[in-house]
This record gives sequence, C-alpha cells and structure tokens, in this order.
Amino acid sequence: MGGGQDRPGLSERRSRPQSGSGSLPGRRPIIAVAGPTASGKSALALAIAEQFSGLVVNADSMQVYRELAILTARPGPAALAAVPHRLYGILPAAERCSVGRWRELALGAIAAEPERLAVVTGGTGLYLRALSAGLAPVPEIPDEVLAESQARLKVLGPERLHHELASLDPEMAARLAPGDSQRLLRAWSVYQATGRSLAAWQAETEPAGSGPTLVIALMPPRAELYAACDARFSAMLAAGALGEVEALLALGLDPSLPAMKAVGVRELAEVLSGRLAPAKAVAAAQQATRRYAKRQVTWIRHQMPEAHIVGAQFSERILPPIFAIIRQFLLTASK
RNA sequence: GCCCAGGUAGCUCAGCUGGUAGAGCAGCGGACUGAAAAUCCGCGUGUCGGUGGUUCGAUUCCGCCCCUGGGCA
Repeated sequence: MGGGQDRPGLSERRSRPQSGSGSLPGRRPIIAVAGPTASGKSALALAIAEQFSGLVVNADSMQVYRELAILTARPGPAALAAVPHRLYGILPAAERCSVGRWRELALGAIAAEPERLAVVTGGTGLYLRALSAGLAPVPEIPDEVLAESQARLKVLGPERLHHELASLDPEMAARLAPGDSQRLLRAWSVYQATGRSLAAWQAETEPAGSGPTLVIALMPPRAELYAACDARFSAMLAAGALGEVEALLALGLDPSLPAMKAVGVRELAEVLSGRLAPAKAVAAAQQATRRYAKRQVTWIRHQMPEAHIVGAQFSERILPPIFAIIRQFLLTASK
C-alpha cells in the first residue's frame, strides 16, 4: 500500500502482511459474475450462492442507492430471503458512491462473513476490476479543490482545461481526449491536491484487494440481449418505475449526483413534467439501456480477458458446466 | 379499371438538364484507475423496386411489370 492511505477504516487491512503478487495470506477466493445489463447476472449469482453457500455482493454503481429499487432491477424479496445479499440499496441517493468507496464496502462485507463464498456481481466493470486488481492509493481530494476544479472547467471548457493540464501534467494530458471533461476534472483535481500526476499515483496501484478471482461473464447474442433490455424497461414501468422517479425528484437533489444519472430517471422525469409522451420516454430509455449494454460488452471483451465467457442469457441449463468450473477453481485456488 | 404521386442505407428522406450516391436518426467498433447506468473517440453499413431499351456510360431518359399511398369510378 502506498503512503497516501490515511483514510479511516483501512488500518485493519493495512496491518496485514502482504506479498507482492498472487493470493494474499488469509484472502479467500471469490467468484465474480459479470455481464451486460439484463443478461441475468443476478439470477446466476443467486444460483451460485445457493449451490456453494455463498454471499451475494453487489458490484453495481446504481444498485447501491436506496431510492432506486425498480429502476435498477434490484433483487427482490425472494432472492433476498434465499441467500444473504450485501451492498444493495445501502446509500441514500443524496450521497455519492465511487469506486474507492465501493471497494472498501465490498472488502468489508466479504471479510465479515468468512464462512461464505463471496459471489460479487454487477454491471460496473470498473468496480469488479478495482476489487481484484486494486486501485491507485490517491488520497481523498478536499472538497475545496474539487469545487475549484469544477469552476475552472466551467469557465474554461474542456478543451482549454486540457490545454492547461498539458503544461502541468503532460502525461495525463496526452492520455486524455480534449473533450473528456470527467477524466480531465479528475486529473486536474489530483494534480492540484497532491502536486503529482494521476499517472504517477496509478503506477503505484496495489496488486490485489480480494483473493484469487474467477470471473464468469454472461454474453448473450446481441439480438437476444437487446430484446431483454427492451422487455425489462417495459416491466419496470409496469412495476411502478414512474412513482419511484417521482419520489426521487421530490427529494430535490442535485442533478449531478450519480443516482440522478441512472438510465430512465431523466426520461421518466420528462414524462412527469409533461414534456415527453410516455411511449417516447420508454423508447428513449430502452435505447439508452441498449447503448449501456453495448458499452458493458466492450468492457468485458477487452478489459476482462480472464473471464469465462458464457454465450447465453441466464437459464437453468447453463448451470451445470458453470458449477463444474467453480468446483475446479475452488480446489486449485485454496491449495 | 382509369388518373396522379411515390419506390434510394435498418427508418425518414436529399440527390440541377446522364458520369455507379449522402444527410439525420438508428446501428456498429473502440477507449476506460475514485461521477463508470458516467465520460469520451471513431465508422456509411447500399444489386438506387424488377426487367428490357436508348447511350461510351442509366439511380437519373423511354417501355413493360411489381409494390405502396391518394383520387376518380
């Protein structure tokens, strides 16, 4: 671990001895279930957890928010009763989650139940990677610096901020597209707060957070996946998604909060305000879901080369071979 | 049955008087280290309805056929 780790809650993990690579002492193997939205990850994770007496841990950046149950397709009462589920709906929408925050919560949840096999599942590939591959030890950026950076971005616009960053931190500037406002903001803030390039911090990424990880990725054929996306959003609407968005809006939250960016929130908000016909909103939200699914597929294809790809949506039929792979993995991983 | 108007990319359509075609949307591909359901980058994917003819050359002009919409009966 790098010297930048001074947040509370890390002391316990920091005190543990760590080897440079491979599995760490005391770190149990875990299963990660990846896949695009609507591929059936949650059902697969549940089936695995039931079979191996596991614990399902959410790795979805939106399912952590309490107010979004329907719109994020959070596991229902039957699933929750069958197997323990962690990190679902645990943060108010008024708060901001982040990879780092999620990672600590996940490591804590896994450590808290040493007798159960952790089955980490969710659509946020970055989260899954941060858990098994680690995260740069960048210290918390003070709010003042964040606010300053935001203001600067607002005044200059992304292109000119990019130009300025080039003179301070040429390495990050070279890596970022001039229009990529979000990463620009991050790189700028890190440099302002620490006086070091984010690239330098990232070079210090600690090797592992969790133990050895078996990644299983559901990758259904495109047409099937899109049909499932479309059907699911319609089902959400029937289940009361509109009311959920209405309640969320009633909180009067900052629109830049992550929870406000969940697929469907903007579209349904426009229905509630009468600016968009329901049918058009559904079509728009379905399209947004499809595009999101496509980005996830790209991530899995290129960022998770170690994943075992299952070329289908979830169904009972795919379970036996998956269980066999898991058994094999658990045998070799715990040696 | 007759008279109009159309058939060009997945969809809606543009394409002066002949030189094998281009916009929007959709879609596809890619990047990804603390907002990731975010943010960003790249790419026209086409028997121009069919078939004969005129022409060096036809999406474009002519004939016939098929299909769609509207009108008259």
